[in-house]
Amino acid sequence: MRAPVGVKEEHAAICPSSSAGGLDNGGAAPAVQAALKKGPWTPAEDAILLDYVRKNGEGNWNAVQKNSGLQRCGKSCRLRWANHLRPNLKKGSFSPEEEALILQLHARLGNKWARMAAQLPGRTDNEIKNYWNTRIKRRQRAGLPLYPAEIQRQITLKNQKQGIAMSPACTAQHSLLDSTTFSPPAVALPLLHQNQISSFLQDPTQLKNFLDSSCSFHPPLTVSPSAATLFPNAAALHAVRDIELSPPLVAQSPAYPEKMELPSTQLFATTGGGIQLPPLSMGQGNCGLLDALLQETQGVGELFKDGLLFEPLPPPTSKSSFMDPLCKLSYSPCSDEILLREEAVQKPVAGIPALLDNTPAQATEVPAETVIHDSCNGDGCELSNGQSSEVTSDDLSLEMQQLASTLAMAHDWSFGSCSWDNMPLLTRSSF
DNA sequence: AACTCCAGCAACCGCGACATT
DNA sequence: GAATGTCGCGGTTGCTGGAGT
Repeated sequence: MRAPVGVKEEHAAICPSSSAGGLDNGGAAPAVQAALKKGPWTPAEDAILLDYVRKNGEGNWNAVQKNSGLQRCGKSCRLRWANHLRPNLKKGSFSPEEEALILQLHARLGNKWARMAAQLPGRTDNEIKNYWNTRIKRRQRAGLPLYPAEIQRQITLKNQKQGIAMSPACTAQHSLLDSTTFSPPAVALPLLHQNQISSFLQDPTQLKNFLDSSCSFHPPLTVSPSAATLFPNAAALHAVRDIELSPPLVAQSPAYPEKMELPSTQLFATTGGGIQLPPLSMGQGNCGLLDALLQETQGVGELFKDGLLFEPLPPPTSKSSFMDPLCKLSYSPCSDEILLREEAVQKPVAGIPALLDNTPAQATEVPAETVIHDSCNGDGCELSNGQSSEVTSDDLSLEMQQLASTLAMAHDWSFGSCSWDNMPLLTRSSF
């Protein structure tokens, strides 16, 4: 951040030209509004604001000016505090892990910067927004859209499917699998049952044992973009609780010549490069949760539920490595919601063999208390970084993806090497 | 060395949601 | 229920410094 470049008196102005919705400088604006300064903050102003917040706490920002003599509108004070003065702010460039998370979150949330910031400890919405916007500019300049053509195609597909009476979840699942880009599995894994999956979630070593005894695939596997989007986040929920995976788990063979800019390391979200859960058998009882999730959102949100739009994690930081889950999960049961405690884990680990060789201690970092309450309806579930909070089914899906990512294969990923389509359709159509 | 271009960033603006009166 | 007050979000603007010419 640049240091305030001195006071620019020419910026002095009445702060809120503000808004229809309410005068941000105190609602019914005082008849005589003091001239409030605008422009860069000075260290002296920072000090005043810091001191004020130290004494009075956050909130009631409009009182700052009244009580501290600071010639700044409340809005400006709040922004300054939130973006620069607040403790525990993380400054500097984004780490690869953070970038990965941003990609994931943006793919899932669109331009919901504040929500994204809530999942990036120490980062502000403004920072993330700026980061994203510059990334957009870069990509646009390079002639590259943000999201893979595959995702775009799936959006189209999904749109075409709208209006079909079938459960969206089931429809989407099948429509994806009907897609011509879907390649048959090269490796068949044994049928997984609910209790097995739950066990794997709780103890990756069990997964290792399971794979050792049952699987014939070996990493690295090439990622198929279609694969990368194939398996739903929500399906992970199914996997955890109430499905029977009628077709076997599969690991996708190399089927897509293009490299993805944004690789998928989602176990459940890939048909290549990782283990991919097959289409679920969507019989009665199996679609229930998914349907509930799907009812929660429309448009892209729905696509996410279907697993169509999930920005994969970035390439491994080193050869044969892949991203650790960005978050640890700890689900705590509660009456009507899933409490999720998310802790950023920013340590890349070695490839899946390393994962599978995790010591029990490491293993316990994966949801030690993976108890998923099936009564979560998503509404009112919120997620915030680091703190215990309610979580939406979206969030849960994300976390499941992240969890799943621990099991992904190593990939030969690179950025910017495949064709892209437009992205506004993706982000704008959501929510 | 001077100039231009551009990326990155801080701050502002407009608006909406929610709370309070 | 309406008006008022507060807060927060997302989009946009403008400044700055570095890179390129």
